[in-house]
Amino acid sequence: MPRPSEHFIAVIDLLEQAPGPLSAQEIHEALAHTGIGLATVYRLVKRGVQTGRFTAVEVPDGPTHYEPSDRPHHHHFECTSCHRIFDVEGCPGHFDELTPEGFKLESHEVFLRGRCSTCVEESGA
Amino acid sequence: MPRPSEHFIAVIDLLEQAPGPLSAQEIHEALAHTGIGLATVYRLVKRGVQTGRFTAVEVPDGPTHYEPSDRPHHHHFECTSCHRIFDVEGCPGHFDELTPEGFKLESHEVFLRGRCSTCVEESGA
DNA sequence: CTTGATGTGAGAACCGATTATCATTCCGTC
DNA sequence: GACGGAATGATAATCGGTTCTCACATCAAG
Repeated sequence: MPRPSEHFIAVIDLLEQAPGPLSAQEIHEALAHTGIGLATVYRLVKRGVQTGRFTAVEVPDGPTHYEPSDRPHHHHFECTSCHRIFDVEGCPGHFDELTPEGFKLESHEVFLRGRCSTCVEESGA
Repeated sequence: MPRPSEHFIAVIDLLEQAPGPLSAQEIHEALAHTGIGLATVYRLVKRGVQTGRFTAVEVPDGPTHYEPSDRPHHHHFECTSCHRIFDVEGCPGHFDELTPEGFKLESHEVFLRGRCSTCVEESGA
């Protein structure tokens, strides 16, 4: 069984390497070989968010995902087949122009949806 | 007590007039004076979605909202204060340019977040 | 080794959203 | 005004996600 803080390091490393934000479930499964419990995963991601190390990504119709906070501004792509979420670089911008009169824009999110490269190939491209 | 299909018409009218998609809870509250039950609201919106009359709008970290299907392409603005959701016209477009190599883009969503005009005024603009 | 503070895994409990159940009400038809 | 099928409201049940509980393991310090 791993030492105390070892779990936390494992979660940090996992999120750093991941191609996009991961849910608690996904983290749990990815680290299953370490014997980490689901409750511990929730404890660690919560701690990570509270200390500013992780950012919580709220996904439409899905559980909260987590990613390292030190990523530059970006958005997300959700595969409709495997339901994994990938980071996408860049941003279309100009959202102020869409904002209705009298409204104050504070932030924005863009969600792309479709097939990731793996699932495109599988389903006979 | 209203006649059978009267409820459905009331929901349709409500969604038509609303400035943005509404949740089942919001519909229930808005039509409280008619005595409609929450279960009936869920039944009617489900029927509306199945028959193509309504579109389900999945909101990050919130319940499903519903809007008439016949609206032109648009996006949404969520007020961080009153949590209501408003339609916003227009679309920044050019999302293919953001899509990673090998990925197949099928759809996109844009969520703006901030203060609606009502809440901007209240909080001493 | 003992102690105490903290971390941990398993599972129970909780929560908001949604669906199922069921007795009742409504409506059109006879 | 009795009958049958569909709609309804209240509430229980369910569901996925998350948090809580608790007995146990771990570690650092004495």
